[in-house]
Amino acid sequence: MSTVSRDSVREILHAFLAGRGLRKTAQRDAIIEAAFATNEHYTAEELLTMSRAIDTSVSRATVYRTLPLLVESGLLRELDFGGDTKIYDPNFLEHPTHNHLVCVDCKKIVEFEDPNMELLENCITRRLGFTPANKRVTIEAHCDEFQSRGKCSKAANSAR
Amino acid sequence: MSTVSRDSVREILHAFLAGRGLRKTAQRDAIIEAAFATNEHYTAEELLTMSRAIDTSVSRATVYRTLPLLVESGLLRELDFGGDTKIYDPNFLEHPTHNHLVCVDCKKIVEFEDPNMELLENCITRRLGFTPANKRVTIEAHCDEFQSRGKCSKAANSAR
DNA sequence: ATTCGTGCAAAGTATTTGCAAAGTT
DNA sequence: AACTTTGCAAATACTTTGCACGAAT
Repeated sequence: MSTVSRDSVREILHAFLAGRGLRKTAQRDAIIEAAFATNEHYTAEELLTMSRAIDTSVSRATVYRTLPLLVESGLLRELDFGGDTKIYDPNFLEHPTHNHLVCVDCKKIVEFEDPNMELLENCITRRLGFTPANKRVTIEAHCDEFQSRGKCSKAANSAR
Repeated sequence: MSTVSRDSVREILHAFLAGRGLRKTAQRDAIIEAAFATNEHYTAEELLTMSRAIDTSVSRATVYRTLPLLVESGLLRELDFGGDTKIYDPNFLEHPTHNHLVCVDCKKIVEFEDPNMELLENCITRRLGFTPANKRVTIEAHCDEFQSRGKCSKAANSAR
């Protein structure tokens, strides 16, 4: 489903693990498998469910312990839209600079990429005497469809 | 200390409370007083401490119950830089469109404003079929000073 | 008088951690 | 054999909530 194959994801992670003297385990593989089987965002709990569908032996603790590894290796991005739970975005390998728009009305999350934004952020950062590392833009907005019809045709994304 | 006086802040909040049939209380006033006595960011717990310096009777629960009111009334902005605790920014009245740069090395938070950013965000939002509501840009970056000297002269901001 | 707000302490909830057993290299 | 990883359940830590009393309108 993704242009970056799951195999290459696994290779990247294995390289990352190896470089840190960490080990390859069945549970971690199941979690990776689950984490990149979708383009949707998900919570830790949802990832646990998805991982268990692949390997019943995956525990909540392991998911919570593996998520930071995936984030540090750059495969997964942690997002925080203000809810109680962090949500994870598996689409950064394909679209490393994408940002998010969250519909205030229907909670739908729209991903977008914009080179001008990218450029502008870099300029601002340098002007302030810094070197860019991570940039996050989150736009909350009302969808016009909701405004006129009182309802969105787009289903709300499950990710809180 | 701020160009927007604390009195006008109190007026805005009282209007907000009145419009909702909510009451004016000594504790809420103390919390407001504390909340806008500084331009620094703070956590709920820090606001509790500051409020108690003004009125000993302020309880933690009241702070936690008042914060959402301040946020909804538009006086205060809730920020989330990924830590465990939310942090609050009292500078949005004076600079409604400002954004944040967080130094990865020294944790310092730099506020910045940029009209081009503002413009670009609006364009992108409209192009996607939405009407802008809230926009947040967070840039994580390395400060050049840290890079060259291994240390920042700027003290790390206390806000996590 | 009525309704709202408060403090306290208990509850809630996402996440983290200690430990002994099991797995990996 | 040495060291990492796991699952379980207990522990954390921030925030929320129930309740009875007190305060504001």
